[in-house]
Amino acid sequence: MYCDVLVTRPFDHTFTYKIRNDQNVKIGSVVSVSFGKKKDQIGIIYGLCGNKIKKNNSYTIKEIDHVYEGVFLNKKIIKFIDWIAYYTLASKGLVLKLFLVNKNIVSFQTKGQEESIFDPRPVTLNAKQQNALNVIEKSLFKKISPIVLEGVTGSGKTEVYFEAIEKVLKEKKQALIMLPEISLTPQLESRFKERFGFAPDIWHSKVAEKKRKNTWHRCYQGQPIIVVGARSSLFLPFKHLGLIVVDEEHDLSFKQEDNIRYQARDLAIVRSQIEKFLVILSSATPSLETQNNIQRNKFKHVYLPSQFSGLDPPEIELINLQNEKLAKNKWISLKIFKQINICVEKGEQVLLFLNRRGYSPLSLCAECGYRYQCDHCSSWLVMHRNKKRLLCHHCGTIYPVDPVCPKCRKENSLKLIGPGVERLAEEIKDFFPKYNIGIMSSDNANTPKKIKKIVDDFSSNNINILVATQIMAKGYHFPNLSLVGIIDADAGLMGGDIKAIERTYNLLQQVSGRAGRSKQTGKVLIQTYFPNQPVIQSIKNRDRKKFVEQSLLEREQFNMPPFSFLTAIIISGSSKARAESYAINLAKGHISDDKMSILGPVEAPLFLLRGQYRFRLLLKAKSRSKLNNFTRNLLKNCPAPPNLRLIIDVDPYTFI
DNA sequence: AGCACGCCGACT
DNA sequence: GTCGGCGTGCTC
Repeated sequence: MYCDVLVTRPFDHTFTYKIRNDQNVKIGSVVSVSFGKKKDQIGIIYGLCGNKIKKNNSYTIKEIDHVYEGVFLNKKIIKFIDWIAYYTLASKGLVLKLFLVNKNIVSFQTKGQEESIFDPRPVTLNAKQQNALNVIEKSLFKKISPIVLEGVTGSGKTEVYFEAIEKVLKEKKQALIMLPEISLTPQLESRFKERFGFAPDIWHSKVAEKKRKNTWHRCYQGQPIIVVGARSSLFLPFKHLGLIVVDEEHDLSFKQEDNIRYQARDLAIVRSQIEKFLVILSSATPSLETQNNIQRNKFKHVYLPSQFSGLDPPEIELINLQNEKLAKNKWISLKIFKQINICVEKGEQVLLFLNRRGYSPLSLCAECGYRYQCDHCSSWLVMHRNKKRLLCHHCGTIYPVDPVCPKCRKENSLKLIGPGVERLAEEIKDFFPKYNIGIMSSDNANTPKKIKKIVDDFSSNNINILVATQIMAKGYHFPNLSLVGIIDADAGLMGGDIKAIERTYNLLQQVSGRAGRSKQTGKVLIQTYFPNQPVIQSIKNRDRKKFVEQSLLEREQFNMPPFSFLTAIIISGSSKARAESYAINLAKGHISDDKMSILGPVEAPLFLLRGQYRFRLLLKAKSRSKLNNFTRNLLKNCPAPPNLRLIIDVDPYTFI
C-alpha cells in the first residue's frame, strides 16, 4: 500500500511512501518518515494511492517509519491548510508546519482528561451590552458572517464577549481569543480568571514547551478549553471550536511579516467559514477593510457607546509648529512646557509621546558631513546614549561610539540630529529637575517584568513625566494621567505605504485616549506642521466616521484595496546585479493582460538589508483568484535561481 | 527548510 | 597541515 505524504518542508507536492502491513493510517494521519538526510521528518498522509503506482527509476520509495497513533488532522483542517496555501502562495508543506509546529509537540502523550473548575461569577450587563450580546447569541454555532463589536476602551467589550464565551463553555465547546501582542496576555488572563474562576490556556512562542504540548493536545482532544493567544494560536488543532474573538481587530500585528506572510484575522474568518462557527472582531477603531465589509453587509456590526464616567472627554488642542517656533535643538513648544508645569504642580501626571527610540535618529560628522550608516543595511545608525552606542534599527548591529570620524579622522566632531525619546527626556529634565522623568520604549521595556515595573511606577506616581514610544499605547491604564503631549504628529504620515495614514490615526487616537481616564478631565496637545491635514483634523474633532468615509473614498478613487488586490514580490540577494536582472526578467516575462498591472521593479526603500540587495515588484488586479493564478504562472515561467530569495507578500501592508 | 558536501581562506 | 566560512544541490 502506497500513500502521498505532505512533509513540513517548502514543497507544494507530496512524496510517495510505502505503508507497512502493521501500520494503520488514514488521510490526515500524522507520520514520521526519513526524508533526504533527515531521519524523523514529520508530515501527514495527504492521499492514499492503493497497491500500484507508476514505476519511477529516479528514486526509491521508502517506508513510513512511524504513525502517531490517534493524532490526525481532520478534513476541515486539511481544507484550511489548502486554502491558506492557495491564498498566500506559500507551499502547502510550510503551511502544514504552522499546524504541526514540531516533533516534540506532536509526539507528546497526555495523561487523561483535565477538567477545569468552572466557577463563573455572575455579571450584570447594561442595556447596550445586553443588546450586543443578544445579537451575538443569535449567531453562535452557525456558519454566519463575523460580528464587529465596536466600542472605545472602557465601553465593556470584554464583558460582552466573556458572556459569549460562557455560552460556548456551557455547550462544552472550545473558544479562542486572539490578541495582537503577547504583552497583552497577562492582563486578559487575570480578567478571565476573575470572571470564570479558572485560567485560560496561553499560547504564544514564549510559553514553555511543556505547557504548549499540553494545550495542543487538549485542543486536539476536543476538551472544553479557552485559549488566549497570539497569531499562531489560529493553527491549533481545535476539535470543537465554537468561537474566535479577534481582539483589537485593527491591529497591524495580526499581519505576520516574516516567514510565511499571512493576516491572522482574515484567516480566522476563513477557518470560521469552513468549521461553521462565529468570529467576533472587537475594536475601538475597526480597520478600513472591516468598515468596508460592514458597509457592504458582509459583516454584522454592534456598537457600544462609552459608559458615563462623569468626566468630559479630554480637550484636544493643535499646536501649529509653523507659528510656534521651536528653539534650536529643542522639540517641545512653550505651550506644552506651560501645561506640563501646571499639571505637575497639581501633582498630576504627564505623558509625552514620540514614536522614535534612542537619543537621535541621525549622526553625522560636523567637519566632513559623513553620515553614520549601517554596514549591512541602507539605514542611518541611531544614537542610544543611555547604552553609549550606535544601533541599526533594522538588523540590530551594535556599533561603538568612536570619538574619531571614520572618514576625515577629526576628533569629537559627532553631531546628533533630531530627537528620540531619550533626548526628549533630557530636554524635560533640564526644566523640571525635581520631578521624576521616565522613559518607555522597546529598549527598556523589553520583557513583561520590565513593562510591569514601568507601568506600576507610573500608576503609583513614582514617575511624574513619562516619555514613551508606541509601546505604551496598548491597553495600559494610568489613572492619574491628565496631560498627553504628542511631539510629532506628522511623523507617521511620511512613510507613504498603504497603511501609514490609518496607522497614524489609530496611534494618535489611542495615545490621546490615555488622558483623563478616571479622576480629572484630561488635556491633549498635538504638535504638527500641518494642522489642516485631514487626519489631524479628524483627530482634533474626534470624527472617526468622517475619516473612515474619506479614506475609503480615496481608496476607491485610486483603485486601492479593499477595492482592488495587491501582491508584492520582494527579490533579494547578495549580488545586486543578479537580483536586479532577475527582477527585470520577471516583470517583462508575462503575457500582457489589461486586467493585471505590474509595477516595478524598483529598489526597495530599504535597498540593502542584512547584506541583501532588495528589489520590489507590485502586482495589482481586480480579482484575487486572477491575481494569484497570474502570480503562479509568472513564477513558473521564470523561476528564481537558487542564489536569490523571493518573498511573496499577498495583501502587503508595508512597502519596505 | 534542513542537511551535507565541497571548495576556499586563515589559523594553532 | 585542518578548522570553518557559506554557496550549491537534493529531498519519495
